[in-house]
Amino acid sequence: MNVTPMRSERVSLRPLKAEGYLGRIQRSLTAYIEATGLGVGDRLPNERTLAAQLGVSRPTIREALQTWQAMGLVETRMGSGTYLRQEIRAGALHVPVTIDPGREAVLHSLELRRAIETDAARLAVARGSPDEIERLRVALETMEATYAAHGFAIREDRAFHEALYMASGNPLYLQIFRQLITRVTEGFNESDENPFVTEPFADSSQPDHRDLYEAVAARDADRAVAAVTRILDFVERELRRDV
Amino acid sequence: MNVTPMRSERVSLRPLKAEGYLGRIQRSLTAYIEATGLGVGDRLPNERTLAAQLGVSRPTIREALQTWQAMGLVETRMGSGTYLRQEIRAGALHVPVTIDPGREAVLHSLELRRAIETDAARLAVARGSPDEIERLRVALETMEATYAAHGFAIREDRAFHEALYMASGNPLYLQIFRQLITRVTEGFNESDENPFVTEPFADSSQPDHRDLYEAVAARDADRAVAAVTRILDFVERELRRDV
DNA sequence: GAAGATAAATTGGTAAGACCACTTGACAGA
DNA sequence: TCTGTCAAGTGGTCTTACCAATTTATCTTC
Repeated sequence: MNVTPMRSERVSLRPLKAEGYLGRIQRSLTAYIEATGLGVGDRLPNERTLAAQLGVSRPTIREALQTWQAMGLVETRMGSGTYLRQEIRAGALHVPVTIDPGREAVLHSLELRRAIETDAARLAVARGSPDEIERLRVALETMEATYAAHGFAIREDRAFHEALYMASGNPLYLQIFRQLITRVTEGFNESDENPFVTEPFADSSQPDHRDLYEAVAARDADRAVAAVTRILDFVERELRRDV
Repeated sequence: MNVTPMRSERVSLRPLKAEGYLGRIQRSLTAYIEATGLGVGDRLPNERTLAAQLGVSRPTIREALQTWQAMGLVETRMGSGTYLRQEIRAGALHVPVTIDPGREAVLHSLELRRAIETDAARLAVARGSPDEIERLRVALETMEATYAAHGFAIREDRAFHEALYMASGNPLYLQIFRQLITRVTEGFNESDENPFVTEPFADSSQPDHRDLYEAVAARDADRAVAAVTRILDFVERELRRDV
């Protein structure tokens, strides 16, 4: 029989995480980055300098930076330096998600995108600020102009969808779109095989994008969701065509 | 003027990723783990052994393991060893997602959970195999039995929802639930402040769980979605009560 | 003989210094 | 003005050593 009082299963002590230097280094680095106002794309001081200033050895610094690199926060380029890839904020939580890449993963990520992007459209309609909707409009017109000029506008299309996610007010959606969906879709065959980066063909979903913007601006949730659905139907057709 | 033909912007060469030792080490380790059949919880050979067998130095091995640790694949315990925390598969893609913890993040993660769990319920209805639905039933009854015996069944509740995600056939949903939502909800205040891990109180959503199972078994999508919605309404009330 | 304290072996954590490979930008030469 | 070369800067790796935490074995003590 178990004589331990039941309550002990409901309230337990959390083990103190025996934080070594790594955690402290990362906090110091975070503070340094926030203090100096380093932004995305900027270069960090070199490893030797960091090691000297923090009073630790270079391997230790390297392990801390290695951790950040694994999280996608920084990017190291040999012979050049270490660069910020994301905004570093104190207390941010970095969670790894594991994916088995392949054709199915691309379709699964599209399923996920449907789920969150339709919800993002609903939320943007419900609580998107005028400022955010204005940014959505700018993104739309930038995309349309680029498409008219060049016949494609991949980057601008992505920016438009990101603007929609931002207008939803849920930063998790933006994170998932940027980190997960994008990477699975376009970056799952990294190394060998085809060395080309091919851009998609003509995009017949341009009118749907405008419709999506107008629906959000008019606070029409159903219309916005319908537009998103049409856009993602197009994306799915494209994917099934060449994957 | 830009004399570069437009086509060059549509097809470009991908930069060869200058893979150093780290990538190769991780591939070798992956192969080793798969060959020896090491599973979750098992201990890896110690760093000195790995370094000697792979013919690299210990700091290099440590950086590779550090990367894996940042991704949550392994856990190192000083003086004890390095242990597997997730199954290591060749070619798996590990994507980090950054979150700003806090009260809002918990609510945002619940929003995300609503989006994917309702979709998961729909998918489970549409394509859940008899075997998967049977596992959902087992999880339900285990949860009900535990709840009747102890008055709470946190772990079993989670297992039930995971069974639903598995039945959806989209492994991404399960990943996001396990890695993202769970961690944000229960583990966002890790170090300081309250050292307690408190378990929630009475769960009035038990009948809704049974309804959810029955709806999935009966292939009734609308009813399943409604049950999920009620369950998550309850979760939201709980969250708003004590967060 | 069993339980607890103590010591030794194992293992991850950190340090210091050196050398190699790659990148970059300045400089000299055409 | 352009091009090729070279040197400085920076990340990548190796070697060796020692420290700290854990685990295990041993020994003492009852």
